Amino acid sequence: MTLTPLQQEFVMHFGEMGSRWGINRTVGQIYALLFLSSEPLNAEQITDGLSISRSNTSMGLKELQSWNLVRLKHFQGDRRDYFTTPEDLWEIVRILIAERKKREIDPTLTKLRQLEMQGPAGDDYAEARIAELRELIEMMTGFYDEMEKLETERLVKLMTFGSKIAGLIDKAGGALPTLTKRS
Amino acid sequence: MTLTPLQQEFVMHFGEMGSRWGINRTVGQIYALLFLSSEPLNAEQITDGLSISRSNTSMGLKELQSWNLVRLKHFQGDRRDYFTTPEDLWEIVRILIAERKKREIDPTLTKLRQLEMQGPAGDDYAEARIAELRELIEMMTGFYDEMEKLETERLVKLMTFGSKIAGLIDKAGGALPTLTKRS
DNA sequence: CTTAAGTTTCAGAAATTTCTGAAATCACTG
DNA sequence: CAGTGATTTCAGAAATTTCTGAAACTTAAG
Repeated sequence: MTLTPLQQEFVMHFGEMGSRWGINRTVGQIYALLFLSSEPLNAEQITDGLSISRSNTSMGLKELQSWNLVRLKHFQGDRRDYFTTPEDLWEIVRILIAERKKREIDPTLTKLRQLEMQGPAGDDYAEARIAELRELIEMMTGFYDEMEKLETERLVKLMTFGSKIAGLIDKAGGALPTLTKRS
Repeated sequence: MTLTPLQQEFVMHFGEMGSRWGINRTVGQIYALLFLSSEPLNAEQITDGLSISRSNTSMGLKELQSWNLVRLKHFQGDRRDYFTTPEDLWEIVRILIAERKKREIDPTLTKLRQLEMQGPAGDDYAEARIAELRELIEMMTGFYDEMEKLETERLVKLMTFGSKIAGLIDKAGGALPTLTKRS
C-alpha cells in the first residue's frame, strides 16, 4: 500500500490540521486516506499506508466512528472490517456540524441553563450576561435546527443566492425589528 | 479579587471547554472572567482571580488578542492595560466565526487549490474528490461572506424565520435545481 | 474444543502542550 | 538619563495527549 504523491500531500495536510479541528494527527490522516480512496480500506491497509502502529489505527478508527464519520463495509468471505467515508460531501458536512454542535455547544447551553436555575446570585451584570448568552445560543441553535431540516437542494439554492439574500429577508418579514442595543 | 460562586462555575466551565474550542484552559478562563466582568480588568486582577502565574496571564491575553476577542482600555493616571470583551454578543459571534474560518478552513482551501494546480496525478478518483471538496468549501465560504455582510438586524430576522425558510427559498429562486447525485 | 485470524485494550514511552519563575525588556516619571 | 512599575520572553518543569507493543479478547472454522 504505497500512497501517490497527491494522496501523500493531502493526508499530511489533514494530519497537520487535525489539532486545529479538534482531532489528532492520526485521526486526520486516516480520514484523509479514506476520503481519497475509491475502495473501502481495512485496518491493515491503513496501518501500512500511514506507517503507524496497528493499535493506533484501531484507536483512530474508533474515534472516527464516534464522530459518525466513517461507514463500515464487509465483503463476502472476508471477516475484516472495511471503512469508507460517505460519498456525499453534504452528508459529511451535516455530520460535522451536528457533531461539533453536540461537543462544543450543547454542554455549554446546558451549563448556562443550570446556572440560571440556581437563582439570583447577587451579581446582576453576570446574570444578565449569562442570560443574554443563553438566548443567543438558543436562537442560533434554533436556526441550525431549521437548516438541518432542509434538503440539500434547498440548501444549495440558499447558499448560492448571494447578494439576493438581504432583499429576500426584507421582503419576507415586514419591517426590520427595532434595535435595543448598539455595539 | 475573589470570584462569586456564579463566576467560579462559569469560569471553570469555560476552562474545561477550552480544549474542545481550540484554546487552552487558561485562555478559556481568562475570557470567561472578562466576559462576566462589568468593569475592565488588568493582568494582576486576572492573575489572582484565577490563581495562575502572572506570565501565564500574559500569554493568555496575548492569545486572546490574536483572536481579536478582547479590547484594550486605559484609565487616566494608570498605565496598566485593562481588558474587556465586546459588549455586543453578535460582534463576538462574528469574530469567532471569522477567526475559526481563518484558522480551520482557509489553509485547507489554499492547499486544495495548490494540489489542483499541480495538474493530473494519475489518480482520477482522488482528483475528483479534491475538486468536489474545493467546490463545496468555496460555496460555503461564499455564503459566509454574504451572511457576514448582513447587519445584525437582518441576521436576527433570518434566524427567527423558523419554518418559513423553506417556502422562502422556493418562492425566491424558481424551480429547484436538478440533482445530479444522491447520497 | 482447539486453533487461528482479526480486533481491542492498556500500561508505559514518546511527543506535545501548557505553565511557571526568573530574567529581560519596555516606557513613563522625576 | 537613572529609577521604577508594568509587561513580555524564555528555558525548563509539569501536565496532558498521543502512540506503541504486548497481551487479552472475540469470533468463526476445522
